[in-house]
Amino acid sequence: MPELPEVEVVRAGLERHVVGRTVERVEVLHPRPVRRDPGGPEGFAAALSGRVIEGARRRGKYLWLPLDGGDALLGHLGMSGQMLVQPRDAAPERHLRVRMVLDGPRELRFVDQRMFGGLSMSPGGAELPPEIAHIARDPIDPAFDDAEFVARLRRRTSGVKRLLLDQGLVSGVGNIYADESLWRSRLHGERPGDGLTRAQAWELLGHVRAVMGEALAQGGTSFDALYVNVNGQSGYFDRSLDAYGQEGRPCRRCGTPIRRVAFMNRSSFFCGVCQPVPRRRRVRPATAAVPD
DNA sequence: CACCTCTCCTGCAGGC
DNA sequence: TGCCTGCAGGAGAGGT
Repeated sequence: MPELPEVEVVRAGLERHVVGRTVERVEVLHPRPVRRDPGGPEGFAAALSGRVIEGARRRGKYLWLPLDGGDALLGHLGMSGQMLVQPRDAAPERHLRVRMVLDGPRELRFVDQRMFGGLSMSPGGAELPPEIAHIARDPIDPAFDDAEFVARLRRRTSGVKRLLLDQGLVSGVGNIYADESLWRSRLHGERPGDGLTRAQAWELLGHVRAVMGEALAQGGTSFDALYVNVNGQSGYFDRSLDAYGQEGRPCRRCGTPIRRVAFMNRSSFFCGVCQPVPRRRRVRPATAAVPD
């Protein structure tokens, strides 16, 4: 379950270990991870073979490798995806889905148990794949526009947790970091965006950024190995979480047991005292039409 | 557009 | 022991 810090660690590893290499041959072992490729498994393999990898970039939880000729290899790790740089003769992993044999002794492997993730060729996508042009920048990105985010958040009527998970508004925030940021901000996730004060929205952004930064600082130290790995063990499971997964445990601020509720086919964890459930939005009285 | 729900996929935990 | 159900969850598809 890589969140943004883990994806950034993978990006950095790819930058170090595969940039400058040529993809000599591609083997697609399961069609699902390349389902988004317009050419299907065969087209994907053919289009990628022979290309030189010129970089390793990221937008939110998407990764892409710009290739010679202006195209890109676009990837998403989904829930359980890994990018591994392995010796060619290393034993295949249980959930190995795509092998990309590089010049030199190694190959890039896409391993994914649940196959929510995937790879695809993005024609003309070297600078920014058009498939992900709608994904917002993340709060760690130096070009992230804080004031714009706050303004947009405060115009939306959805609950603020739903908004944090909207990758078009801000990227890189998953269920875990959303719950942690809201706990730190003492905000309930159902509070509508347009019900937040300016100060609350700014504080929330600060906490989102802090949670990500802490995880990034932790995860970034343990991936200096030859192969790049994301297995869910890194980063946030070592951190002590204040809300996510803490059902029944006392809130670290007030001691009240953390609650868990169903939300968007998953769960939300929060402190019912520090993060009170919002009252139902006041029904605005109909404004009388004023004749000109 | 904004908003919301459904869906994809596998492995594991828990109940009986 | 083994079957069944529920759960984890990013983000696209599609409805209103």
